[in-house]
Amino acid sequence: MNENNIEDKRHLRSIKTRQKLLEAAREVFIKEGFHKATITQIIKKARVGYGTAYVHFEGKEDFLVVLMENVMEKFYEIAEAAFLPVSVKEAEEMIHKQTNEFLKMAEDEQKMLQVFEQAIGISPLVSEKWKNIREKFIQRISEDIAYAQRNGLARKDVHNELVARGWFFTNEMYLWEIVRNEYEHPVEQIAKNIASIYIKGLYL
Amino acid sequence: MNENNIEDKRHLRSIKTRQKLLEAAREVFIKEGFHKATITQIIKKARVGYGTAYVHFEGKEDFLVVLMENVMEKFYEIAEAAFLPVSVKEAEEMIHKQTNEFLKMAEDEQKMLQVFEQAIGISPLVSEKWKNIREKFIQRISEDIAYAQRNGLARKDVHNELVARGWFFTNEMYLWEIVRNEYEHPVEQIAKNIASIYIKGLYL
DNA sequence: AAAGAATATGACACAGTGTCAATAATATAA
DNA sequence: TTATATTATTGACACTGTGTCATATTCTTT
Repeated sequence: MNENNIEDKRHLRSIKTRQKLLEAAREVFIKEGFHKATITQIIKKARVGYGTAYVHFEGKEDFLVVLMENVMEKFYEIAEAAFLPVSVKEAEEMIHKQTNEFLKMAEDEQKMLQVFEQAIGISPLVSEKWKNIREKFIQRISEDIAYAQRNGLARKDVHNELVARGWFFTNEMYLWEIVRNEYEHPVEQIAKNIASIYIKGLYL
Repeated sequence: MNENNIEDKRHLRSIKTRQKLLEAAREVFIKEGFHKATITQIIKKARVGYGTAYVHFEGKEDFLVVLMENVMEKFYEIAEAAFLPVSVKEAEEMIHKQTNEFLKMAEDEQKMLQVFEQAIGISPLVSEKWKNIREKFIQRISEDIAYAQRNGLARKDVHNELVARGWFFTNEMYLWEIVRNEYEHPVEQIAKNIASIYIKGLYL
């Protein structure tokens, strides 16, 4: 038979095992948090042998990195949304919408993001992942600001990248607050307030 | 002799041991980072027995919490600075100054803050400590905004606490960037840009 | 100097990690 | 079908780190 046959029973079993492990890892991470979660808990839940975990993944970190790929995709989608307003009013709407979507994500993916936040402090690998997301957003926002500046919509006396960074940081920290359940205000209201300051501060 | 005698040799020795442990812990944390640092490394550097560490501290977390007290103090000082401007211009100066001081702290205490950042993800105790600092700042900024709103210096159509939080978040994240050496711009320039947006966005 | 109190110590039990030689399951060739 | 090769799984093992506790040491008091 051909080498990459999907019919290959061995290969199929391997894929299933991997899947079982991933699902178990997800549950254990969410229940225990990244730091307290152990390989033993994961393999027991997946009903496989200890060594098997290390056949499919390099360690605890690797489990999480793979699990996050999914969530990462969603972030990238938001970051990549087109942004070419022709008026301040339009810019306002777009910014408000993007902020809203970004913060909604915190609610949707709360559990996994909780785990992710913990892991950022511990694992350089995970930390790098998050940095990628952040830089993607910041780069995107920087470009948007530069565009608005060129078109006479925004102030030109500020450094676009520095402002973009600052603006994203506000968004990011609110994201973590929501993830931690440390906020008392609806996402909608948060978005409205922070976007309002940003827009009046930057746009003409 | 009286019970709290400073002359008591035992008590003196105990204090010295504790001090040796703290200094050793500081060095080990800075060299290895919080996660990689071990009690064994600390007691070897301090030249005391293993169990001694547990006589004076409850564990790795406790070492760091005590070491941070010092740094925390400095943050509180900045947060507590009086802020009662009579004009927008004056507000501008004050905000700019406070931002600058806050970010300078990142440079001054970079090493310990690096350790602290790691530990925040791992230890609830340390995390709580940082949350205290954050809330102190936010409360203070909220009051400042409310004051400015009452005196007709700032917009009244925004929620003071939500804005304060957002503004502090920008500052905080820049602090961490500086701590991680991930910034290319001088502190002064960062402060100028972010404060500029904030002021134009909020003040009249 | 002997009893008593405070401090320091390291061996021990326990928990988790990552590796690897052995075993089981499946595929291919004879 | 049987023998052989390939791939996947497994858990015992060596290691590293933690926190505890009975014992030893050092100092104080009587």
